[in-house]
Amino acid sequence: MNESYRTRPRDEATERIECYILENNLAPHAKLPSERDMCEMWGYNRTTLRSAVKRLMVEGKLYNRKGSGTYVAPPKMERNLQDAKSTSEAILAAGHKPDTQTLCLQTIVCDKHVAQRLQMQQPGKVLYLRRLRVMDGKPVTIETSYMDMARCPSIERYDFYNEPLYEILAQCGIVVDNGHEHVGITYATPEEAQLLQVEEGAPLFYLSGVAYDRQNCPIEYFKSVSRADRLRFSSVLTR
Amino acid sequence: MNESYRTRPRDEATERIECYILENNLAPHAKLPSERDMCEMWGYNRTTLRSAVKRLMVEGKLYNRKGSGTYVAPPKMERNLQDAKSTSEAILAAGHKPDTQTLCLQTIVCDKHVAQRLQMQQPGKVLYLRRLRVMDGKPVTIETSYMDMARCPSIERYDFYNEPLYEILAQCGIVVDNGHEHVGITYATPEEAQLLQVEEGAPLFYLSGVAYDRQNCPIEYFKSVSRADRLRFSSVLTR
DNA sequence: CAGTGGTCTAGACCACTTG
DNA sequence: AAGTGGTCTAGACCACTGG
Repeated sequence: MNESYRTRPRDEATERIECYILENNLAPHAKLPSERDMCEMWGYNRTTLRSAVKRLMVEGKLYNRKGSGTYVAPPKMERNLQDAKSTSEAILAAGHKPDTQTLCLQTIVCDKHVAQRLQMQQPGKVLYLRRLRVMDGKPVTIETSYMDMARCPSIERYDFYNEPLYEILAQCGIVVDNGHEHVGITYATPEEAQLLQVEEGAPLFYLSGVAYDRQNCPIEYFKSVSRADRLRFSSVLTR
Repeated sequence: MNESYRTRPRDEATERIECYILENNLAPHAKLPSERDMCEMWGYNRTTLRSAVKRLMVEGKLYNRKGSGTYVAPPKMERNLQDAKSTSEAILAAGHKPDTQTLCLQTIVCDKHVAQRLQMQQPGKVLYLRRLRVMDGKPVTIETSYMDMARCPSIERYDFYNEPLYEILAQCGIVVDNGHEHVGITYATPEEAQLLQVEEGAPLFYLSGVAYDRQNCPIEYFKSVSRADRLRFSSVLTR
Protein backbone atom coordinates (compact mmCIF):
# COMPACT_ATOMS: atom_id res chain seq x y z
CA MET A 1 0.00 0.00 0.00
CA ASN A 2 1.98 2.93 -1.21
CA GLU A 3 -0.05 6.05 -0.53
CA SER A 4 2.49 8.50 -1.97
CA TYR A 5 1.21 11.64 -0.32
CA ARG A 6 4.31 13.52 -1.45
CA THR A 7 3.25 16.08 -4.01
CA ARG A 8 5.49 16.21 -7.01
CA PRO A 9 7.58 19.34 -7.61
CA ARG A 10 5.88 19.88 -10.95
CA ASP A 11 2.45 19.98 -9.35
CA GLU A 12 3.70 22.25 -6.61
CA ALA A 13 5.23 24.61 -9.14
CA THR A 14 2.01 24.68 -11.13
CA GLU A 15 0.09 25.72 -8.04
CA ARG A 16 2.73 28.29 -7.13
CA ILE A 17 2.30 29.96 -10.49
CA GLU A 18 -1.49 29.92 -10.27
CA CYS A 19 -1.34 31.38 -6.77
CA TYR A 20 1.11 34.03 -7.92
CA ILE A 21 -1.36 35.15 -10.57
CA LEU A 22 -4.22 35.29 -8.08
CA GLU A 23 -2.31 36.93 -5.24
CA ASN A 24 -0.83 39.62 -7.44
CA ASN A 25 -4.16 39.96 -9.18
CA LEU A 26 -2.54 39.74 -12.61
CA ALA A 27 -4.79 40.73 -15.49
CA PRO A 28 -4.78 38.98 -18.89
CA HIS A 29 -1.59 39.74 -20.84
CA ALA A 30 0.22 40.74 -17.63
CA LYS A 31 3.81 39.59 -17.55
CA LEU A 32 5.07 36.99 -15.11
CA PRO A 33 8.59 36.91 -13.70
CA SER A 34 11.10 35.21 -15.99
CA GLU A 35 11.45 31.44 -15.73
CA ARG A 36 14.83 31.84 -14.07
CA ASP A 37 13.43 34.27 -11.51
CA MET A 38 10.53 31.97 -10.66
CA CYS A 39 13.00 29.10 -10.25
CA GLU A 40 14.92 31.12 -7.71
CA MET A 41 11.80 32.44 -5.97
CA TRP A 42 10.50 28.98 -5.26
CA GLY A 43 13.61 26.82 -5.44
CA TYR A 44 12.82 24.77 -8.54
CA ASN A 45 14.95 23.54 -11.34
CA ARG A 46 14.25 25.25 -14.62
CA THR A 47 13.22 22.00 -16.31
CA THR A 48 10.64 21.38 -13.60
CA LEU A 49 9.34 24.92 -13.67
CA ARG A 50 9.11 24.85 -17.45
CA SER A 51 7.03 21.69 -17.35
CA ALA A 52 4.66 23.51 -14.99
CA VAL A 53 4.50 26.46 -17.38
CA LYS A 54 3.86 24.13 -20.27
CA ARG A 55 0.95 22.52 -18.52
CA LEU A 56 -0.61 25.89 -17.80
CA MET A 57 -0.12 26.81 -21.46
CA VAL A 58 -1.93 23.68 -22.61
CA GLU A 59 -4.70 24.53 -20.17
CA GLY A 60 -4.93 27.94 -21.81
CA LYS A 61 -3.94 29.88 -18.69
CA LEU A 62 -0.53 31.11 -19.88
CA TYR A 63 1.19 31.91 -23.13
CA ASN A 64 4.75 32.95 -23.84
CA ARG A 65 6.82 34.60 -26.51
CA LYS A 66 10.38 33.62 -27.24
CA GLY A 67 12.87 36.21 -26.09
CA SER A 68 10.13 38.24 -24.46
CA GLY A 69 8.47 36.57 -21.50
CA THR A 70 5.59 34.56 -20.04
CA TYR A 71 2.13 36.09 -19.86
CA VAL A 72 -1.33 35.48 -18.44
CA ALA A 73 -3.68 34.26 -21.17
CA PRO A 74 -7.12 35.81 -21.59
CA PRO A 75 -9.93 33.37 -20.74
CA LYS A 76 -11.42 31.43 -23.64
CA MET A 77 -14.68 29.63 -23.80
CA GLU A 78 -13.63 26.33 -25.20
CA ARG A 79 -12.67 22.95 -24.01
CA ASN A 80 -9.09 21.96 -24.65
CA LEU A 81 -8.71 18.40 -25.81
CA GLN A 82 -5.35 17.85 -24.21
CA ASP A 83 -5.86 18.43 -20.51
CA ALA A 84 -7.45 15.73 -18.44
CA LYS A 85 -9.66 18.01 -16.41
CA SER A 86 -13.25 17.71 -15.42
CA THR A 87 -15.98 19.43 -17.34
CA SER A 88 -16.82 21.71 -14.40
CA GLU A 89 -13.21 22.84 -14.18
CA ALA A 90 -13.13 23.58 -17.88
CA ILE A 91 -16.30 25.66 -17.73
CA LEU A 92 -15.05 27.52 -14.66
CA ALA A 93 -11.69 28.22 -16.28
CA ALA A 94 -13.52 29.73 -19.22
CA GLY A 95 -15.22 32.17 -16.90
CA HIS A 96 -18.66 30.57 -16.96
CA LYS A 97 -20.92 29.19 -14.28
CA PRO A 98 -21.00 25.38 -14.26
CA ASP A 99 -23.84 23.31 -12.91
CA THR A 100 -24.49 19.59 -12.83
CA GLN A 101 -27.63 17.53 -12.71
CA THR A 102 -27.21 13.86 -11.89
CA LEU A 103 -29.48 11.80 -14.11
CA CYS A 104 -28.57 8.35 -12.94
CA LEU A 105 -26.28 6.80 -10.36
CA GLN A 106 -26.22 3.07 -9.73
CA THR A 107 -24.08 -0.02 -9.75
CA ILE A 108 -24.61 -2.25 -12.74
CA VAL A 109 -22.94 -5.23 -14.34
CA CYS A 110 -21.19 -3.85 -17.39
CA ASP A 111 -21.04 -5.35 -20.86
CA LYS A 112 -17.96 -6.77 -22.55
CA HIS A 113 -17.19 -3.54 -24.36
CA VAL A 114 -16.91 -1.53 -21.16
CA ALA A 115 -15.02 -4.32 -19.40
CA GLN A 116 -12.42 -4.32 -22.14
CA ARG A 117 -11.94 -0.55 -21.91
CA LEU A 118 -11.45 -0.82 -18.17
CA GLN A 119 -9.15 -3.82 -18.58
CA MET A 120 -11.37 -5.95 -16.37
CA GLN A 121 -10.83 -9.69 -16.73
CA GLN A 122 -14.54 -10.18 -17.32
CA PRO A 123 -17.72 -8.11 -17.14
CA GLY A 124 -18.34 -7.15 -13.50
CA LYS A 125 -19.82 -4.55 -11.24
CA VAL A 126 -19.23 -0.97 -12.27
CA LEU A 127 -20.50 2.34 -11.04
CA TYR A 128 -22.68 3.90 -13.72
CA LEU A 129 -22.99 7.66 -13.56
CA ARG A 130 -24.91 9.83 -15.98
CA ARG A 131 -24.93 13.60 -15.62
CA LEU A 132 -26.22 16.62 -17.43
CA ARG A 133 -23.74 19.48 -17.55
CA VAL A 134 -25.12 22.98 -17.55
CA MET A 135 -23.31 26.21 -18.40
CA ASP A 136 -24.79 29.54 -17.39
CA GLY A 137 -28.12 27.82 -16.97
CA LYS A 138 -28.12 26.20 -20.41
CA PRO A 139 -27.61 22.48 -20.99
CA VAL A 140 -24.42 21.66 -22.85
CA THR A 141 -23.29 18.09 -22.33
CA ILE A 142 -24.53 14.69 -21.21
CA GLU A 143 -21.70 12.71 -19.65
CA THR A 144 -21.71 8.99 -19.00
CA SER A 145 -19.04 7.39 -16.83
CA TYR A 146 -18.20 3.83 -15.91
CA MET A 147 -15.88 3.04 -13.01
CA ASP A 148 -14.66 -0.38 -11.92
CA MET A 149 -16.12 -1.00 -8.46
CA ALA A 150 -13.30 -3.41 -7.65
CA ARG A 151 -10.89 -0.53 -7.81
CA CYS A 152 -12.82 1.68 -5.46
CA PRO A 153 -15.29 -0.34 -3.37
CA SER A 154 -16.26 2.49 -1.04
CA ILE A 155 -17.07 4.94 -3.81
CA GLU A 156 -20.83 4.52 -3.46
CA ARG A 157 -20.81 6.25 -0.11
CA TYR A 158 -19.81 9.61 -1.51
CA ASP A 159 -21.99 12.52 -2.46
CA PHE A 160 -21.95 12.58 -6.22
CA TYR A 161 -24.60 15.20 -6.31
CA ASN A 162 -22.45 17.92 -4.84
CA GLU A 163 -18.82 16.97 -5.31
CA PRO A 164 -16.76 16.75 -8.49
CA LEU A 165 -16.04 13.21 -9.58
CA TYR A 166 -12.28 13.63 -9.68
CA GLU A 167 -12.23 14.99 -6.14
CA ILE A 168 -14.11 12.01 -4.82
CA LEU A 169 -11.72 9.69 -6.61
CA ALA A 170 -8.81 11.65 -5.12
CA GLN A 171 -10.25 11.00 -1.65
CA CYS A 172 -10.16 7.30 -2.52
CA GLY A 173 -6.47 7.73 -3.37
CA ILE A 174 -7.10 7.54 -7.10
CA VAL A 175 -5.66 10.37 -9.18
CA VAL A 176 -6.26 10.85 -12.88
CA ASP A 177 -2.94 11.20 -14.61
CA ASN A 178 -3.45 10.70 -18.33
CA GLY A 179 -5.83 9.41 -20.92
CA HIS A 180 -6.94 9.52 -24.51
CA GLU A 181 -10.15 10.42 -26.26
CA HIS A 182 -11.84 10.46 -29.64
CA VAL A 183 -14.06 13.08 -31.16
CA GLY A 184 -16.85 12.19 -33.54
CA ILE A 185 -20.29 13.36 -34.56
CA THR A 186 -23.53 11.68 -33.56
CA TYR A 187 -27.22 12.52 -33.74
CA ALA A 188 -29.47 13.36 -30.83
CA THR A 189 -31.69 10.55 -29.64
CA PRO A 190 -35.14 11.59 -28.46
CA GLU A 191 -33.98 11.53 -24.84
CA GLU A 192 -30.78 13.48 -25.56
CA ALA A 193 -32.74 15.98 -27.60
CA GLN A 194 -35.07 16.60 -24.71
CA LEU A 195 -32.28 16.99 -22.16
CA LEU A 196 -30.11 19.22 -24.30
CA GLN A 197 -33.07 21.15 -25.68
CA VAL A 198 -32.28 20.49 -29.31
CA GLU A 199 -34.28 18.85 -32.05
CA GLU A 200 -34.27 15.11 -32.38
CA GLY A 201 -31.54 14.06 -34.80
CA ALA A 202 -29.55 17.25 -34.37
CA PRO A 203 -25.81 16.68 -34.77
CA LEU A 204 -23.82 16.56 -31.54
CA PHE A 205 -20.19 16.10 -30.63
CA TYR A 206 -19.52 12.58 -29.47
CA LEU A 207 -16.53 12.15 -27.20
CA SER A 208 -15.33 8.89 -25.75
CA GLY A 209 -12.19 7.93 -23.97
CA VAL A 210 -10.45 6.39 -21.01
CA ALA A 211 -8.73 8.05 -18.06
CA TYR A 212 -5.81 6.33 -16.36
CA ASP A 213 -4.00 6.79 -13.08
CA ARG A 214 -0.27 7.22 -12.64
CA GLN A 215 0.22 3.47 -12.87
CA ASN A 216 -1.68 3.38 -16.13
CA CYS A 217 -4.56 1.49 -14.60
CA PRO A 218 -7.86 2.50 -16.21
CA ILE A 219 -9.98 4.55 -13.82
CA GLU A 220 -12.91 5.66 -15.88
CA TYR A 221 -14.41 4.96 -19.26
CA PHE A 222 -16.46 7.92 -20.36
CA LYS A 223 -18.55 9.04 -23.26
CA SER A 224 -20.38 12.28 -23.76
CA VAL A 225 -22.58 14.11 -26.22
CA SER A 226 -22.41 17.88 -26.47
CA ARG A 227 -24.20 20.71 -28.21
CA ALA A 228 -21.90 21.98 -30.94
CA ASP A 229 -23.25 25.50 -30.81
CA ARG A 230 -22.33 26.01 -27.17
CA LEU A 231 -19.03 24.23 -26.99
CA ARG A 232 -16.07 23.95 -29.22
CA PHE A 233 -12.84 22.09 -28.80
CA SER A 234 -9.33 23.36 -29.19
CA SER A 235 -5.96 21.73 -29.54
CA VAL A 236 -2.36 22.85 -29.55
CA LEU A 237 -0.23 21.53 -32.39
CA THR A 238 3.42 20.65 -31.97
CA ARG A 239 6.16 19.40 -34.23
CA MET B 1 19.84 35.87 -43.05
CA ASN B 2 20.24 32.98 -40.70
CA GLU B 3 19.45 29.83 -42.64
CA SER B 4 20.07 27.40 -39.77
CA TYR B 5 20.54 24.26 -41.81
CA ARG B 6 21.70 22.41 -38.72
CA THR B 7 19.09 19.79 -37.90
CA ARG B 8 18.17 19.65 -34.25
CA PRO B 9 19.17 16.58 -32.26
CA ARG B 10 15.54 15.92 -31.38
CA ASP B 11 14.57 15.72 -35.05
CA GLU B 12 17.56 13.54 -35.83
CA ALA B 13 16.70 11.20 -32.97
CA THR B 14 13.09 10.98 -34.17
CA GLU B 15 14.26 9.92 -37.60
CA ARG B 16 16.76 7.47 -36.12
CA ILE B 17 13.96 5.72 -34.27
CA GLU B 18 11.68 5.63 -37.31
CA CYS B 19 14.52 4.25 -39.43
CA TYR B 20 15.31 1.66 -36.78
CA ILE B 21 11.74 0.41 -36.96
CA LEU B 22 11.81 0.22 -40.74
CA GLU B 23 15.27 -1.32 -41.07
CA ASN B 24 14.63 -3.99 -38.47
CA ASN B 25 11.17 -4.49 -39.89
CA LEU B 26 9.56 -4.26 -36.46
CA ALA B 27 5.94 -5.36 -36.32
CA PRO B 28 3.30 -3.66 -34.17
CA HIS B 29 3.86 -4.34 -30.44
CA ALA B 30 7.52 -5.23 -31.10
CA LYS B 31 9.85 -3.96 -28.42
CA LEU B 32 12.44 -1.28 -29.06
CA PRO B 33 15.78 -1.07 -27.26
CA SER B 34 15.57 0.70 -23.91
CA GLU B 35 15.85 4.47 -23.87
CA ARG B 36 19.30 4.23 -22.34
CA ASP B 37 20.47 1.82 -25.01
CA MET B 38 19.18 4.02 -27.83
CA CYS B 39 20.98 6.97 -26.24
CA GLU B 40 24.22 5.06 -26.36
CA MET B 41 23.62 3.65 -29.85
CA TRP B 42 23.21 7.09 -31.37
CA GLY B 43 24.97 9.37 -28.90
CA TYR B 44 22.02 11.32 -27.54
CA ASN B 45 21.16 12.56 -24.14
CA ARG B 46 18.28 10.77 -22.52
CA THR B 47 16.20 13.95 -22.28
CA THR B 48 16.61 14.53 -26.01
CA LEU B 49 15.85 10.95 -26.91
CA ARG B 50 12.80 10.94 -24.65
CA SER B 51 11.43 14.03 -26.35
CA ALA B 52 11.78 12.18 -29.66
CA VAL B 53 9.96 9.18 -28.21
CA LYS B 54 7.24 11.43 -26.86
CA ARG B 55 6.66 12.98 -30.26
CA LEU B 56 6.33 9.58 -31.86
CA MET B 57 3.88 8.62 -29.14
CA VAL B 58 1.73 11.67 -29.85
CA GLU B 59 1.84 10.76 -33.52
CA GLY B 60 0.57 7.33 -32.58
CA LYS B 61 3.66 5.46 -33.78
CA LEU B 62 4.96 4.33 -30.40
CA TYR B 63 3.61 3.54 -26.98
CA ASN B 64 5.37 2.60 -23.78
CA ARG B 65 4.72 0.99 -20.43
CA LYS B 66 6.42 2.06 -17.26
CA GLY B 67 8.95 -0.43 -16.03
CA SER B 68 8.54 -2.50 -19.17
CA GLY B 69 9.68 -0.86 -22.37
CA THR B 70 8.91 1.08 -25.54
CA TYR B 71 6.88 -0.57 -28.29
CA VAL B 72 5.74 -0.05 -31.86
CA ALA B 73 2.09 1.05 -31.93
CA PRO B 74 -0.37 -0.60 -34.29
CA PRO B 75 -1.58 1.79 -37.03
CA LYS B 76 -4.84 3.63 -36.37
CA MET B 77 -7.11 5.31 -38.80
CA GLU B 78 -7.65 8.63 -37.17
CA ARG B 79 -6.25 12.09 -37.26
CA ASN B 80 -4.48 13.18 -34.12
CA LEU B 81 -5.25 16.72 -33.16
CA GLN B 82 -1.88 17.42 -31.64
CA ASP B 83 0.66 16.88 -34.38
CA ALA B 84 1.15 19.60 -36.96
CA LYS B 85 1.32 17.29 -39.92
CA SER B 86 -0.26 17.50 -43.30
CA THR B 87 -3.43 15.65 -44.14
CA SER B 88 -1.65 13.41 -46.65
CA GLU B 89 0.89 12.40 -44.04
CA ALA B 90 -1.86 11.59 -41.57
CA ILE B 91 -3.72 9.42 -44.07
CA LEU B 92 -0.50 7.66 -45.08
CA ALA B 93 0.45 7.03 -41.46
CA ALA B 94 -2.92 5.39 -40.94
CA GLY B 95 -2.15 2.96 -43.73
CA HIS B 96 -4.47 4.45 -46.33
CA LYS B 97 -3.92 5.81 -49.80
CA PRO B 98 -4.12 9.61 -49.90
CA ASP B 99 -4.98 11.63 -52.98
CA THR B 100 -5.47 15.32 -53.57
CA GLN B 101 -7.48 17.28 -56.07
CA THR B 102 -6.72 20.99 -56.32
CA LEU B 103 -9.96 22.93 -56.63
CA CYS B 104 -8.60 26.44 -56.74
CA LEU B 105 -5.19 28.10 -56.70
CA GLN B 106 -4.81 31.84 -57.09
CA THR B 107 -3.54 34.99 -55.46
CA ILE B 108 -6.26 37.13 -53.98
CA VAL B 109 -6.53 40.14 -51.70
CA CYS B 110 -7.69 38.78 -48.38
CA ASP B 111 -10.30 40.19 -46.05
CA LYS B 112 -9.66 41.67 -42.62
CA HIS B 113 -10.43 38.44 -40.82
CA VAL B 114 -7.74 36.50 -42.65
CA ALA B 115 -5.28 39.40 -42.38
CA GLN B 116 -5.70 39.41 -38.62
CA ARG B 117 -5.09 35.66 -38.35
CA LEU B 118 -1.91 36.03 -40.39
CA GLN B 119 -0.86 39.11 -38.40
CA MET B 120 -0.66 41.21 -41.55
CA GLN B 121 -0.76 44.95 -40.94
CA GLN B 122 -3.60 45.31 -43.41
CA PRO B 123 -5.41 43.12 -45.92
CA GLY B 124 -3.00 42.24 -48.72
CA LYS B 125 -2.11 39.63 -51.30
CA VAL B 126 -2.40 36.06 -50.14
CA LEU B 127 -2.18 32.73 -51.87
CA TYR B 128 -5.57 31.05 -51.80
CA LEU B 129 -5.51 27.29 -52.08
CA ARG B 130 -8.50 25.00 -51.96
CA ARG B 131 -8.12 21.26 -52.16
CA LEU B 132 -10.22 18.13 -51.96
CA ARG B 133 -8.60 15.35 -49.96
CA VAL B 134 -9.37 11.80 -50.98
CA MET B 135 -8.73 8.61 -49.01
CA ASP B 136 -8.80 5.26 -50.75
CA GLY B 137 -10.70 6.88 -53.59
CA LYS B 138 -13.37 8.43 -51.38
CA PRO B 139 -13.62 12.16 -50.67
CA VAL B 140 -13.00 13.02 -47.03
CA THR B 141 -12.03 16.66 -46.55
CA ILE B 142 -12.08 20.03 -48.25
CA GLU B 143 -9.13 22.14 -47.11
CA THR B 144 -8.79 25.87 -47.60
CA SER B 145 -5.46 27.61 -46.97
CA TYR B 146 -4.36 31.22 -46.96
CA MET B 147 -0.67 32.13 -47.05
CA ASP B 148 0.82 35.60 -46.86
CA MET B 149 2.52 36.26 -50.22
CA ALA B 150 4.86 38.79 -48.61
CA ARG B 151 6.40 35.99 -46.61
CA CYS B 152 7.05 33.76 -49.58
CA PRO B 153 6.98 35.75 -52.85
CA SER B 154 8.21 32.95 -55.07
CA ILE B 155 5.66 30.43 -53.88
CA GLU B 156 3.49 30.73 -56.97
CA ARG B 157 6.11 29.07 -59.11
CA TYR B 158 5.80 25.74 -57.40
CA ASP B 159 3.79 22.74 -58.43
CA PHE B 160 0.93 22.58 -55.98
CA TYR B 161 -0.72 19.88 -57.95
CA ASN B 162 1.88 17.27 -57.23
CA GLU B 163 3.85 18.31 -54.14
CA PRO B 164 2.74 18.51 -50.50
CA LEU B 165 2.24 22.05 -49.27
CA TYR B 166 4.59 21.74 -46.33
CA GLU B 167 7.38 20.45 -48.56
CA ILE B 168 7.05 23.42 -50.88
CA LEU B 169 7.15 25.76 -47.91
CA ALA B 170 10.23 23.93 -46.63
CA GLN B 171 11.94 24.62 -49.96
CA CYS B 172 11.20 28.30 -49.37
CA GLY B 173 12.94 27.97 -46.01
CA ILE B 174 9.66 28.04 -44.09
CA VAL B 175 9.12 25.22 -41.61
CA VAL B 176 5.93 24.64 -39.70
CA ASP B 177 6.75 24.37 -36.03
CA ASN B 178 3.56 24.78 -34.04
CA GLY B 179 -0.03 25.94 -34.22
CA HIS B 180 -3.48 25.71 -32.76
CA GLU B 181 -6.85 24.67 -34.07
CA HIS B 182 -10.50 24.50 -33.17
CA VAL B 183 -12.99 21.77 -33.87
CA GLY B 184 -16.64 22.53 -34.48
CA ILE B 185 -19.59 21.24 -36.43
CA THR B 186 -20.96 22.82 -39.57
CA TYR B 187 -23.47 21.86 -42.27
CA ALA B 188 -22.65 21.03 -45.85
CA THR B 189 -23.27 23.79 -48.37
CA PRO B 190 -24.55 22.66 -51.76
CA GLU B 191 -21.04 22.82 -53.17
CA GLU B 192 -19.46 20.98 -50.24
CA ALA B 193 -22.20 18.37 -50.40
CA GLN B 194 -21.47 17.72 -54.05
CA LEU B 195 -17.71 17.49 -53.55
CA LEU B 196 -17.87 15.28 -50.48
CA GLN B 197 -20.78 13.24 -51.85
CA VAL B 198 -23.04 13.84 -48.90
CA GLU B 199 -26.49 15.36 -48.66
CA GLU B 200 -26.86 19.09 -48.49
CA GLY B 201 -27.01 20.20 -44.86
CA ALA B 202 -25.29 17.06 -43.57
CA PRO B 203 -23.19 17.74 -40.47
CA LEU B 204 -19.45 17.98 -41.04
CA PHE B 205 -16.42 18.56 -38.85
CA TYR B 206 -15.25 22.14 -39.13
CA LEU B 207 -11.59 22.71 -38.33
CA SER B 208 -9.85 26.03 -38.39
CA GLY B 209 -6.48 27.14 -37.13
CA VAL B 210 -3.16 28.80 -37.74
CA ALA B 211 0.27 27.26 -38.29
CA TYR B 212 3.38 29.11 -37.15
CA ASP B 213 7.08 28.75 -37.88
CA ARG B 214 9.83 28.44 -35.30
CA GLN B 215 9.84 32.21 -34.82
CA ASN B 216 6.10 32.18 -34.19
CA CYS B 217 5.36 34.03 -37.40
CA PRO B 218 2.05 32.87 -38.87
CA ILE B 219 2.57 30.79 -41.99
CA GLU B 220 -0.84 29.55 -42.90
CA TYR B 221 -4.43 30.13 -41.91
CA PHE B 222 -6.50 27.09 -42.71
CA LYS B 223 -10.00 25.83 -42.42
CA SER B 224 -11.45 22.53 -43.46
CA VAL B 225 -14.66 20.58 -43.53
CA SER B 226 -14.61 16.79 -43.20
CA ARG B 227 -16.99 13.90 -43.40
CA ALA B 228 -17.57 12.63 -39.88
CA ASP B 229 -18.21 9.08 -40.98
CA ARG B 230 -14.82 8.67 -42.59
CA LEU B 231 -12.61 10.54 -40.20
CA ARG B 232 -12.41 10.87 -36.48
CA PHE B 233 -10.08 12.83 -34.32
CA SER B 234 -8.07 11.70 -31.35
CA SER B 235 -6.23 13.43 -28.59
CA VAL B 236 -3.88 12.48 -25.80
CA LEU B 237 -4.72 13.82 -22.37
CA THR B 238 -2.07 14.82 -19.87
CA ARG B 239 -2.11 16.11 -16.34
C1' DC C 1 16.75 -8.57 -8.20
C1' DA C 2 18.20 -6.05 -12.44
C1' DG C 3 16.16 -3.34 -16.01
C1' DT C 4 12.78 0.09 -17.43
C1' DG C 5 10.35 4.39 -17.97
C1' DG C 6 9.23 8.86 -15.09
C1' DT C 7 11.09 12.63 -12.91
C1' DC C 8 14.30 15.93 -11.12
C1' DT C 9 18.74 18.63 -10.70
C1' DA C 10 22.46 21.81 -12.27
C1' DG C 11 24.50 23.93 -15.73
C1' DA C 12 25.35 25.32 -20.53
C1' DC C 13 24.73 27.39 -25.27
C1' DC C 14 21.56 29.26 -28.77
C1' DA C 15 18.36 32.57 -31.15
C1' DC C 16 15.34 35.88 -30.36
C1' DT C 17 13.32 40.32 -28.21
C1' DT C 18 13.87 44.60 -26.23
C1' DG C 19 15.67 48.88 -24.50
C1' DA D 1 24.18 44.29 -24.70
C1' DA D 2 21.25 42.22 -21.45
C1' DG D 3 17.45 39.39 -20.69
C1' DT D 4 14.29 35.86 -22.33
C1' DG D 5 12.45 31.40 -23.74
C1' DG D 6 14.13 26.94 -26.38
C1' DT D 7 17.12 23.30 -26.30
C1' DC D 8 20.68 20.16 -24.95
C1' DT D 9 23.95 17.61 -21.76
C1' DA D 10 25.25 14.55 -17.85
C1' DG D 11 23.96 12.45 -14.04
C1' DA D 12 20.88 11.04 -10.31
C1' DC D 13 16.92 8.88 -7.69
C1' DC D 14 12.26 6.89 -7.83
C1' DA D 15 8.49 3.37 -8.67
C1' DC D 16 7.25 -0.10 -11.39
C1' DT D 17 7.87 -4.51 -14.29
C1' DG D 18 9.50 -8.89 -14.92
C1' DG D 19 12.07 -13.05 -14.52
